Amino acid sequence: MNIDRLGPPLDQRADLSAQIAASIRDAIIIGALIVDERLPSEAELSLRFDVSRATVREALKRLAAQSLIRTQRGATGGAFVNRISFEAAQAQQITTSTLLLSMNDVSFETACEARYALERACAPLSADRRHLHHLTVMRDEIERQADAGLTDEAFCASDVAFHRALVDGACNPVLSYQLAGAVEAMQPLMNMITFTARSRDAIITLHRTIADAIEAQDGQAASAGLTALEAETQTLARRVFARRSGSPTPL
Amino acid sequence: MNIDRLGPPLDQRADLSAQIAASIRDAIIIGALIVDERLPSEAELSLRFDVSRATVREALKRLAAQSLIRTQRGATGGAFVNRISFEAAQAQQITTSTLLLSMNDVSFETACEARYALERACAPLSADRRHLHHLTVMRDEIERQADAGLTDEAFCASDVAFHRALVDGACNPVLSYQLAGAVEAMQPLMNMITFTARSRDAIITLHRTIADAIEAQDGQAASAGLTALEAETQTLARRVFARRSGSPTPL
DNA sequence: AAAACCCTAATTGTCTGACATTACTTTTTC
DNA sequence: GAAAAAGTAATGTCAGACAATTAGGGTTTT
Repeated sequence: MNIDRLGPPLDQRADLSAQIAASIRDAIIIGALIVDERLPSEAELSLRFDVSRATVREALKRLAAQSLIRTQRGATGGAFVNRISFEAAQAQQITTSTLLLSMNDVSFETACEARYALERACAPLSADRRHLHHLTVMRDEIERQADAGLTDEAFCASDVAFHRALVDGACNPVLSYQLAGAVEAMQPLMNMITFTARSRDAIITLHRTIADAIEAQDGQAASAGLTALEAETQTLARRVFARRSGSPTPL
Repeated sequence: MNIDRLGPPLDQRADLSAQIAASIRDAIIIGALIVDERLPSEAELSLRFDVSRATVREALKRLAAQSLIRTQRGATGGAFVNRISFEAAQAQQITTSTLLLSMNDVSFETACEARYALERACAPLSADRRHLHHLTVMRDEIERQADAGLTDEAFCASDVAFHRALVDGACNPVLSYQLAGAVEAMQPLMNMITFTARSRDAIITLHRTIADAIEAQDGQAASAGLTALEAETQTLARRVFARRSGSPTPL
């Protein structure tokens, strides 16, 4: 790797690892370092940047945390530019989205609205293109949700699985990736809700409506089902939160 | 901080920094460490986890790379749990999305479809709630786009600004955050397109249609405009990539 | 009494040198 | 020729040191 491809010289004697990480990150983003290319060894980078190996390592760990590089030990090892997979990107996005919601006092209403708006965007595509296994997953999850012995957490998890199958039915990996954050990040908020047998029934009925619409390739009906489900969820949440603020409730 | 809040003991003598980072990350996610809480000092963490300070530092740098913590020097300094801001989350999401698209041979068609599907999801909300300044930005950007002296890059940048104003009009920060990745990550792909005066005119006309619909609070018309704009963009891209067909087109 | 100054302690940031571990390559041995 | 052994280069970890920064307390000065 050419030294010219590693950005401007480092001026300040502080935050060196951040500067070095930014330098390498930029090189990756602009394409000066291509996928699977091996970076210089830590020893060589420490010479190039004129810092200690410890500092270089801190910079590399920053990049590794963002899945930008991977490292391998051994004689032919080193740090390699990572091809960011949809899976890794999704995992990061879910973590970030979840923390964002939990730390910023985002109302249930706002998050829920965003989620269903985005899902409605997928519905027509999913109705068009869904494969058999998407329908199968949706049906299976509905089946599971009907089990009265399910805990609220398990019910929510199944709900997420149902909706992910709906989104994946659009057969657009970019869409699936973007939606993963919105859908999964809602789960902790949904877990705050106690689902009565009655509200579960309402949700399951709407899930059936949506699955039927997707199977019948009726995107408009699927969207309508999602709208109804959003309304149901919002009502449910309002009731739960109202009850909690009215009387001191144990967790 | 209680040692019990830092996860299971570390077994393997490799990837220690990753394990420690995961341990602390989990503590933050489940809420055992709250925003602005100070982590134990590096020296104390190295005792708790029974590793060297260098290893602890590598773990902390991983967390810092994800904006999960910030550090401060000095007597009362240390590492503090960061409140993830929408801005920081957006920046990360844009970086990840951009790299994801450039590294994974995602077709222009797929990315474009995802983007416009998501934008259509925002259109009805934006039509309902947009404020004056959203409309102003949209109009201003359309004005700018009409300047024939604009480079293709500047035209694309203005296009992004227009669409972000449209999305922000929905007044839902979660939606804005999710969409930022989809819209901005497209920019490098859009930059591969040469915009003739004629194609610019077509785009600007559609932008006007959309802005008019948003101003008139007609969500359906705005959606229709977006659909037309998507078709126009796809046609444009197909033409450009077909002309370049000498070599198999990446992206 | 208030302000300016200095000193100290705590903490992160960096450096150095060493050893352990890993995995590929080369050489040796059978 | 195949298996075993040695060599080698890289990351992973450790220990100890010093520099830089910052808050707080104590002292002196005004």
